Amino acid sequence: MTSDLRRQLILGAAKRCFARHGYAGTTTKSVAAAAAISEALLFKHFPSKAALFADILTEECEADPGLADLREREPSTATLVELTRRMVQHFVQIASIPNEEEAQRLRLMVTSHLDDGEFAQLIYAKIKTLFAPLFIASLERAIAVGDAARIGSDPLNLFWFAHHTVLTMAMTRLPAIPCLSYGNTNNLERELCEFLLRGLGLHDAAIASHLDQESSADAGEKVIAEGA
Amino acid sequence: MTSDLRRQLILGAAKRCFARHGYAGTTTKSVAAAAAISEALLFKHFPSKAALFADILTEECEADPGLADLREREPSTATLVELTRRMVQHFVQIASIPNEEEAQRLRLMVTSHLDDGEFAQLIYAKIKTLFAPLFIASLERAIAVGDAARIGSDPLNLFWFAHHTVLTMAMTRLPAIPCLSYGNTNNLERELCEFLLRGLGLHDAAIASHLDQESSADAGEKVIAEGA
DNA sequence: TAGTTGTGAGTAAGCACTCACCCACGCAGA
DNA sequence: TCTGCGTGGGTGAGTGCTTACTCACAACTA
Repeated sequence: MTSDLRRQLILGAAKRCFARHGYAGTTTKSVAAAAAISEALLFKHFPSKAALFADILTEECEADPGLADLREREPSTATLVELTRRMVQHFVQIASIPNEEEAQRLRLMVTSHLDDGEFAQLIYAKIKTLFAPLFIASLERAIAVGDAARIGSDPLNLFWFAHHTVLTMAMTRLPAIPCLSYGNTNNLERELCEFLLRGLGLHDAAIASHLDQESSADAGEKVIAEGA
Repeated sequence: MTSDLRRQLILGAAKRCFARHGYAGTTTKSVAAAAAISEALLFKHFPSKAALFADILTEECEADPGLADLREREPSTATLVELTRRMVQHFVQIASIPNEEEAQRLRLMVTSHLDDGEFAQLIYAKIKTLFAPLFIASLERAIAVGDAARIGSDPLNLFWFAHHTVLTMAMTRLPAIPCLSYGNTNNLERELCEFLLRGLGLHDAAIASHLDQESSADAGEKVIAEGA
């Protein structure tokens, strides 16, 4: 077993533990057990529990949130709808298909808000640089072509409001017994998209036409992350 | 010092500790210190750390979320707008004015989502019985009088979507250094209200007229809780 | 033989929780 | 009025166990 591979195995096991039980609730013993090694070996690879946790957060920060295909699109109403749809899809999927990796990211993200918020701040900054420009340009474009109403709000705030809605939705579905039941998952996705796009100022006609035409266009594509 | 008063003092101190550091991160020693008593006395009042935590959650569950005045209103567009406005106001205030008590509730609520979600489930159930009926009736009424579009979504889901948006917004402002900056607080309140009401299907004219007329009507009223 | 991967058996500190005991107060009996 | 004593709020100094972390040493490979 090479040192690098072992390190990755430990990081994976630790991520699962920290995401599930939080920093204080996780013991180095349990991480070692999850990685099927001795505690002593764990401390050969990481100088301390805190350093191990910090490394996990750093790795999560640097992870590619994907959606590269989307980022190369031209700003348009269709792009705005697709951005929203993919974000909603991503967060809905965290709970509905067994997406352990993404559930962990969400847990770490939420935990950070209860702590100093540093990790969350970094993730938000990353999402912002990757997606906000295209989102805002698309919204502007939608307004220009008459698909959306011009409203007084800061478009960046609107971007975050949409993100907030789906984040909490996903959060309510983290426990084994979800805190809320929204009914059918397909409906949920659609209802969320419509709610958010209406909130952004899109006209009902534009929403309906774009959601209908795109609803199954690239359903099989991989949606990796909006940052949590 | 009577036993009952001491018990309340311990509960208050413990609530602060648990909200700030989570269950695993809180030590009985630190709770005792926060309550300015010995650990031994703490265990005279509560049989275990777990029981103390359970009592805190029970107490928080039973707390009156207030807004009784609102619950007695007639269903109408105005009521819908006011419900939304007060909810938004409540969550904005958690961060903007030093509202330690409500910040603690939010922390406990969020923590529960990362755990088994039981506490969150109870709070959601309480919010639902208290506010959802009036919310839904008001939305129906708004549609009937032409203030809102009839949309396919389950109105209860819409209710939760609105709640989700402001919950995460408040969450981002829990850390000493907020994870996100939304600019001016007054604008934030207004932007959130408009975003949510548009999302519910209200027409811009109805939103504008109702938000403008009510914007400072009862600004001084106490907004206690939407449950988190 | 030298270096790397790996571990069992520790260590000191910290944890939830307990116990013997202090002290102030109320009150019955001499 | 004093004395003795029960009662309830309160604590210092523990208990055994768990924690993060260490170290001497084994096993394997180059």
